[in-house]
Amino acid sequence: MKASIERKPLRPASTQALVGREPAPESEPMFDLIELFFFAYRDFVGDADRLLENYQFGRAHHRVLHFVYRRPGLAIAALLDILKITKQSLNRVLKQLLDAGFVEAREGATDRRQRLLFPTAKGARLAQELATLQSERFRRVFGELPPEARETTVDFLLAMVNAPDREKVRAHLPPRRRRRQHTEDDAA
Amino acid sequence: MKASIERKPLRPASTQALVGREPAPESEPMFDLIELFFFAYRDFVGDADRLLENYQFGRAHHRVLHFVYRRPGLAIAALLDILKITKQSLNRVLKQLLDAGFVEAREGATDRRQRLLFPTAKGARLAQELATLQSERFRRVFGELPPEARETTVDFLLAMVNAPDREKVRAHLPPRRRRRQHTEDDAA
DNA sequence: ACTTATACGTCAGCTATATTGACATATTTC
DNA sequence: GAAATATGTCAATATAGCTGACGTATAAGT
Repeated sequence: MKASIERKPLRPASTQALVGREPAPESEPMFDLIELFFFAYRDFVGDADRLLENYQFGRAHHRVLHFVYRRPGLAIAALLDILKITKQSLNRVLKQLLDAGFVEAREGATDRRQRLLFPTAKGARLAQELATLQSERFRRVFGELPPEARETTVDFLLAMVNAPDREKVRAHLPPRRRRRQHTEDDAA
Repeated sequence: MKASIERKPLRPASTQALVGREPAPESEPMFDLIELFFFAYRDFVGDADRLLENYQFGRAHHRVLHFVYRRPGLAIAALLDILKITKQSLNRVLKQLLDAGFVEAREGATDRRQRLLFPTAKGARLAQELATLQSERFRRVFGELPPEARETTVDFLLAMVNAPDREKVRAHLPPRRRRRQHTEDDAA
């Protein structure tokens, strides 16, 4: 044994915190939401992770395949912008997906420098399988919650996205059934 | 240029998808939610990431510090169970937090094998700063949504957590104000 | 008291995902 | 023709995780 993690000085110690917890004003950090978001996301991606193992793929592959499936004909630059990673990072993962025949690249019709990405039949199948698996969790969840919950959740998640990307994301959402809501602009 | 990513065979290609999109039955994958969850979480953790850079810490440090702050007196095994990582993975990160004086370990009072973790004053400050930053995003979001949205969101996120952990997580939530809701059991 | 189980730490080596920086090549645009 | 753009690639590095094996202190079971 050596450095910092050791059994030596250590005051006897009680279970009491070093930091007291106050009654909590309204501007307090929202620890509950922070933790819930962490746990929820951890378990959400965990579903897919297990399935991906059968293909020797990781989360990075999943993300690429997902967006290629959802936005067929996506160019590299657009994909990089979505994933917010560098092209070098993308390259390894994309190459594996291409080699394994889950994605294919075609020369851009108007701009021949571009390499447009499409899922193959095999890739589409896996993308669907993954999405179905993750959707099962959503379906269970919304089955347990009141019917408005789904719409509220979409609103919540969308609002969580940074403004610059929000509209791009909204554009890929399914059209929304105009519903009676809380909005004041109903009168307009 | 070499392997898979090349400019050679490639049929001319149109922008059209290989995979058709059907009118969508009710059992369709919920792509909208899947993507929204991804984007929302990506931007949510991005806030903290930027702050962490000033300390030469990463997300892993953030998670450890957060849970040590929230559950002062946490034992190693309990922390591992929360994070779902191995002790070897935790070790490097925890050692750095101990060495840098953000967390301290004390010998367990009843079981002296245990090493109970506490935030130092400095660690508590950083944990609060990070939580405050992330809470600002939540506060903006719920400011834009109807008042019930927060409660619905908590319900949604909690339901997303795997059942085995759900109760443990709920136990750390602030007590909930009994509110008039949609529930049918009101009559009871 | 002896044995076994538990809680933790550590060494070594490995993988996946990401980064920065520099440079190459094809194609489009000005 | 020159410059900008879209992409690929090489090399080095960082972070966060993993498995496997082993060590040590303490607690619990018999």
